[in-house]
Amino acid sequence: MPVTVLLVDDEPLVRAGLRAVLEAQPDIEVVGEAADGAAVIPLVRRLRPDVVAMDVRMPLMDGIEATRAVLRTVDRPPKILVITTFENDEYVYEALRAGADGFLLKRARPAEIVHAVRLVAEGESLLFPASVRQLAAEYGAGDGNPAARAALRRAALTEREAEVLRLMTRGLSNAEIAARLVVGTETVKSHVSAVLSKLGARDRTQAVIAAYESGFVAPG
Amino acid sequence: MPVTVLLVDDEPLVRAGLRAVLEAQPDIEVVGEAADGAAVIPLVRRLRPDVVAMDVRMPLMDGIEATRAVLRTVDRPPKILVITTFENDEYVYEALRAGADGFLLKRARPAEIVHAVRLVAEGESLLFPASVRQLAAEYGAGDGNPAARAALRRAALTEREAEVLRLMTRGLSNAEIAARLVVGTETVKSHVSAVLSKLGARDRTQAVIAAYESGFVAPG
DNA sequence: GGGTGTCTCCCCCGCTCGGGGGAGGCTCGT
DNA sequence: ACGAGCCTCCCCCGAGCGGGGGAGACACCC
Repeated sequence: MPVTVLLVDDEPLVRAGLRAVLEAQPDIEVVGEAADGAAVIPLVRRLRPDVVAMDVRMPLMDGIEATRAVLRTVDRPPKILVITTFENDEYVYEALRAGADGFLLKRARPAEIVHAVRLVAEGESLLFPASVRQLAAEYGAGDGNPAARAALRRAALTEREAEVLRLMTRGLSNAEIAARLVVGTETVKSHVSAVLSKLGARDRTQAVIAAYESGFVAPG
Repeated sequence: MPVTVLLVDDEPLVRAGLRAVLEAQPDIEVVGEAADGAAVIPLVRRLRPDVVAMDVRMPLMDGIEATRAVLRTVDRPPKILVITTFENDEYVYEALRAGADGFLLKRARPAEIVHAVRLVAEGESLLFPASVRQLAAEYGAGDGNPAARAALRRAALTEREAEVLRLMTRGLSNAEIAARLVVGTETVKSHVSAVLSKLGARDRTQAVIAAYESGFVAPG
């Protein structure tokens, strides 16, 4: 049976584009559309889509609120794929925190869009999109050069968080990181939580994967 | 017949601890102790232990030198298990390059210590730090090509374990892996435990790190 | 036939992890 | 002086994770 998708975006053009791209696939079926997050709940209840592709920025109810609402009120909720125009949109991270399963850039190529829908439908999370890559690339070797430090300041992760992430990628537990940094485990937990949240990772394993996938750390 | 072990550490306390832990096992016997690497060679010649548990940092001759010396001058040399306080101690990698068969953290739990001794005694390597690289390089892209499959057969990981590790590197939880493979979570736990054991990893995060570091999976 | 290895599933148990809160002190820029 | 951001530490709590056992079914090889 095909993957069923509900489109939620205030721009009809975007909806049409998504529909065209997705309907071109034999195994994907667009079963409905909505122009605002406020209309999502009843539609989800009625259509029971596998995936909801939802814009973050919408007039009445934004994608974050809508995501929370769906996950809170619907049992066996659909997978939620957040659509956004800009990478590093702070809304994206909020949406992921709210329980979204992945996000999608409007300017992504059709093949990537299709891929994203299939992935979340299968239950995998799209946590490590291209944006993380660019973001984390700024950290570079990130040892002591001033440019990297400056980048750290304006980027998502704080210096401390980046340091904690680095230790996570070396396989250290929270207690070990605490000992290494000479702080309490509670402090480490705070930083780890911040890292997970900012990377859209569910646990430290996914964060480490993101670190490798983004170039934050490199094998070898 | 029991596994015979020679302890080499400059701290008597550590030796006592190791002895206590290991002697508690019916199949492990501590046959001697030394306080420095310089004393190892004659002891190995006389006692012919199966395993030498050796500290890296010692006053006169460190564990690396001692490892090289033993492997160079003794025929049918014992397995060498490097003991260290810190992970990512550069000495550890050097020791493994020098020919050590595994490494052991001083803060490891007794069960882990026992496990490590048994593993190296059986000829298996505790691979997590460095040498996974060579082993797992054989898996390559490892999709369907016959050579990779053949490698899987003779290598440490079974096909199922390799598949589970692959899913672990995609950030899936045990429950998600179980759903994907259409088996019970208990089954997945068994495979995950086997993977952790074979890779010498303490948790799934370290296993994923090993997978990246070894080339089992590649970023991007 | 018997052994070996793999895959499957089960029990119990303890611990780490991560989320949910909150809070105080610090530096910095305005 | 004030707020913003960061680092630090604290509480409670549930869930997932990992260890240590064991066990049955099956295929393969000697």
